Amino acid sequence: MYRSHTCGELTLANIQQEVTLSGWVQTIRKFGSITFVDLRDRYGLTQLLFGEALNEQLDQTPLGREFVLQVKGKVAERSNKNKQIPTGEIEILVESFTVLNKSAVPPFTIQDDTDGGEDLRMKYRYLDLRRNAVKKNLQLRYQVSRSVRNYLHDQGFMDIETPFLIKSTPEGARDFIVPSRMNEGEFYALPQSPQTFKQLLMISGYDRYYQIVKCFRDEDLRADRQPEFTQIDCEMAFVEQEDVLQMFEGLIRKVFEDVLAKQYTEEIIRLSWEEAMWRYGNDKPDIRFGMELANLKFPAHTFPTKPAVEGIFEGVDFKVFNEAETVVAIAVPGGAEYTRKELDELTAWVKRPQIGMMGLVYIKCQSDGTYKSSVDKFYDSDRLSIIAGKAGAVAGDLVLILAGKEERTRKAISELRLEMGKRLGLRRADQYKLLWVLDFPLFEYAPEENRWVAKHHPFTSPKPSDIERMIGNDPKISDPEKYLEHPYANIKANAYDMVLNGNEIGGGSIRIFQKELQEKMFAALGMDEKEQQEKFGFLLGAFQYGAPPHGGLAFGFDRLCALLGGSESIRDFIAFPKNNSGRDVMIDAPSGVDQKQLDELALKLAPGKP
RNA sequence: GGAUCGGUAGUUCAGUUGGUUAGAAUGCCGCCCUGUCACGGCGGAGGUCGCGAGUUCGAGUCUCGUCCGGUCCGCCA
Repeated sequence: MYRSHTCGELTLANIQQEVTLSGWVQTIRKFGSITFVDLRDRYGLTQLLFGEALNEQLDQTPLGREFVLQVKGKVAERSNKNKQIPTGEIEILVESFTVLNKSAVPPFTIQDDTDGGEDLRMKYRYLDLRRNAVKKNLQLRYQVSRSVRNYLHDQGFMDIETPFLIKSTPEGARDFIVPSRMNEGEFYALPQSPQTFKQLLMISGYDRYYQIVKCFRDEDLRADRQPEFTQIDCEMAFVEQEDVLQMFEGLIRKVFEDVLAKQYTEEIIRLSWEEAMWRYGNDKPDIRFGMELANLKFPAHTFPTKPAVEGIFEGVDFKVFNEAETVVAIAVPGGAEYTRKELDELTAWVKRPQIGMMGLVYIKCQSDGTYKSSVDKFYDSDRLSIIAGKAGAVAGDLVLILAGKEERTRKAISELRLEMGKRLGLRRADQYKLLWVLDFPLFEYAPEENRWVAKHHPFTSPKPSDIERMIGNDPKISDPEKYLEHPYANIKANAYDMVLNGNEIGGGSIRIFQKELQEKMFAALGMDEKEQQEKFGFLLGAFQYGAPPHGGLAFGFDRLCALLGGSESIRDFIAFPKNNSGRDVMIDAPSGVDQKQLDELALKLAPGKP
């Protein structure tokens, strides 16, 4: 028997008991004839006391950090207690010990405040995983997973596995491909998501399906993106959008309760995509704080339901605003005190290539009711007052205005809003604000190919009221200049995203379940009949045999865990993550393969490649 | 594909205008210490300044190239 107890469970209640513990040496503190050792395992830390009698054995078999140690001894009350840890009131008076395994000196300290950098810790991930900070994250991940499974099980969902070796499909992200030895010259693809399989399960009658499942996308990475990541993938038959929204509001509330021990009782508000873009410039707005956009000028076709703002800039010869497609502002609370230097810094911030603005216009709404602005030689006090008023600024606030092409400017003001929110401490990590974003456009225009691409994916159904427009019109874009006037430009999707604190944590749609509509969709994406049959014949075929109406969604599991854990980085919540270049630096993958393996697969590397 | 920041001791970092023997903290090793828990004290070892070229009397420092890593844009739901 290696242990009678774990290192996290002994307390004053166990005084005088003979116990056996096994674990890793966290620290050694030596005091001449006595030695303290903190022994660590997954469950906690227990202090061991080696008395004088063991000194000779300690000299013969010295201990070091991360040695695997087994001790037998008696639980005793400490004379000096440590209230920081659960076992801090006791220690083990060691009677005998065995070194079960030695350890090399680890390359970084295995402590909460480790001295190791990210890269090194990735290389020795198995050591990093011993640290509390990482362990806590994996425990949280497990809690989320258990909570999700419990909820979905209670709601009658069935966990059904779907294959990883599937068929490469056009549209969406790049596939990872896997050569087939038995089918020379042919390739499997790893799924970007189990999308078509879950739809087929609906057709098969498994009307509530879920899976916590790996997905693979061969795209460039970011801090919060991995080439393989995990989704909570769900699908339901005989549902409308409202049914899906309610089901998964229930799920997220359950997860909050189980994992954070917090009731999320607030209403989960719903914004249309157009409204989100209008008010926040972003389809995944952070609504923990206000600072909503003031749209001073905008192209009418982008926001067909919004009335034009009349006459703000009329009669003044300020080219920047007059020639801009879009002028949009935010009011920064208390910002009137900003110094010239700080405003210059903000200007430099929006001019960075990643933001790409030409400049930044400001209006200080000073406490004495006057205005000070970078454009006050163009606009008099009355004008400035009107602009500040549109932005909702009061005395003491700072109005920041960006102008330029619609898409870029809206994106920039959204970034600026988030940045100012961050600087003012309005994006509190302990505050959670959920919302749904609905009614996304079904299509986006791809100028390089002069065709439509699906904004969500090609299986997303249009809003019922738009089906006729989709069926009844030719998707072909005859004049690329006027793609916005094409009937397809305004078709809305029956799609929804769940957003938490400015992050898309889940998204889905009501699917197309009629063969004709699906064919029309594929055609709109530029697939001829032959290609449709080749790529999606199985799905079109299945639609012929009684496909029920269905829809669903998928949550980004890694990101959800990271947000609930109050972290920016999903890597912290994955046991063995990959770095920015998609490498596993621990096992050093990917790597080359033997010529023999290539031969078996009938593969030949392009000349010049390693 | 692009922008940008970084690479100096096992580790995290500092290193001035180009100047003599490249520092600190921590870790490691040795000695001392009976109540520590970030133990303490004394001593010691530890460096191809990512790599390659160039400028210079002289390069960690300047230039060019290259490799690796971080962050972001494009891309990606």
